[in-house]
Amino acid sequence: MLQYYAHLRQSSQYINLPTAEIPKPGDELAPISPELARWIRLRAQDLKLRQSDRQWAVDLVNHLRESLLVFLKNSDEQPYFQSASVLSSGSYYEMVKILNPNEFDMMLKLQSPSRLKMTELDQYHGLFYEVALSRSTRSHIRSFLLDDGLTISASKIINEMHRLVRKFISTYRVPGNSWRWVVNRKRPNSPAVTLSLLEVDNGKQELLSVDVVPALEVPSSQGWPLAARAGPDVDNWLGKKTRRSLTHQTCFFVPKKPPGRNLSEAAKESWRISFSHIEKELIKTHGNKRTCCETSATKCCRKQCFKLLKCLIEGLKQRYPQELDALCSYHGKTAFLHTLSIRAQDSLWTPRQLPACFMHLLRALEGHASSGLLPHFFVPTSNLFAPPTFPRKALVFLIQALEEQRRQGLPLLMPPAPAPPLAVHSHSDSQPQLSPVVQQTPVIQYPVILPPQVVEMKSFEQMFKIVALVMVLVYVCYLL
DNA sequence: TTTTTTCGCTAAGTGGT
DNA sequence: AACCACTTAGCGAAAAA
Repeated sequence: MLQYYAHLRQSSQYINLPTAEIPKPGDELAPISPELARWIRLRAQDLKLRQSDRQWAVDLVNHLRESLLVFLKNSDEQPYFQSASVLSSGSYYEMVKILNPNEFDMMLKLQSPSRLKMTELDQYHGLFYEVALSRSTRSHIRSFLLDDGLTISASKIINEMHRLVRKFISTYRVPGNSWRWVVNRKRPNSPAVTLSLLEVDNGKQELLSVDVVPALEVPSSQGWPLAARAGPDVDNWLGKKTRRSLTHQTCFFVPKKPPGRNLSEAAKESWRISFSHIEKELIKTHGNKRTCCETSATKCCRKQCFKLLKCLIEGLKQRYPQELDALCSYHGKTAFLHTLSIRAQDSLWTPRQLPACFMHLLRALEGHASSGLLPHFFVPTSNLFAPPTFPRKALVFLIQALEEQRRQGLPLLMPPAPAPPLAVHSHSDSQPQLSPVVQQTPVIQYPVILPPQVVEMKSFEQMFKIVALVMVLVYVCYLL
């Protein structure tokens, strides 16, 4: 870690140096216009989930989860998955999901019968591993081993997971029978089996999606791999004691190949290390003092800043889908965690300072992009902005896009316009006027998931179908 | 002993003053 | 705008089967 930051310090473009983090009151507030600050506050308010949407989504997702667990437990043909349990992860369960509760993540914990031999794949700096049992076993995991009887096959696990979920879904019925889950086509580099919730009759629009990711749990007797021992750098932020309690927890491996073609034999069966459960805990216990966010007097704006950054990243990805294909929410999360660990004091994150804090976070991401250095928070030797994962071209584009956003008053952060018909009606009172700068800029259309009954009433597609049907009928009558 | 149910705590959204 | 009481969801620990 130390030598890592020494490296970063040499880069003059890298603005977010630890040494530059001595708080200077007022320093950050200066460049933000009151109008932009107002906008940022309003947008942060807007991003939170509505309880009515949550209620509907959570019932469906929880029912799905419980039913899947029961199915796996009773699935005699695949005993290895019988003991699996769920660890909810991802932004919904970190309480940083924005706009709509429409994406859920669950890790399906799979236990390892013995200690694991974790071999770093060359060239990937501790993010991707070959994972093998340290001794042969009679456990049910043995149907997922390669010919050597030790190495655990990532592709066998993900394929079986996919098969099991498909089998489960073939008999599963959503309570109420108005919707159905479909299993998405397997994506070659994804560790997840993705389920989409569709309406039964008008099955085009995805209402919810759930990612199920098998996750191999490293036995707790075994520490983290060497590359992860250097991170996470939270001593100044959360204290040495908390760091110890974090690093004593287990870590996981998810079946994911490194990017690119012509992979070596080992890389084809490789696993990526995962700290989703620790990330969740970090975001939950984000305060420098234990009292952070306990009362209204000690509230902070850290999560709000992160939500705003997520919103901007999603906006950028929608505006420039090809150019920023490599960009993902994990880049935002990583930049956020680094910023929290450097800018540790609770007093720097009071709700009053929300606009300034968000701009600081945005500058931090810009800094990481400019320097081309975004170390994985737990595996600092792995740079998330390094090619081939993040091509040079995309990085240059990102730097320009971020700078442009900041100069133009964050047009992509602002609510989409024109808003969908219903949203205009229900929000017209609270919707702020667009600033001139924003109006000039092409504004993206966010996918808006409306509650099901609203979709039924308002589905243009359905109306379109009806109109088409009527036209066909008229034509038939004319022929007769 | 093991599994299931209940309980208490926390975070966050809601609506009223 | 700020505060308050109230509700819901998630989660781990305690209690019960």
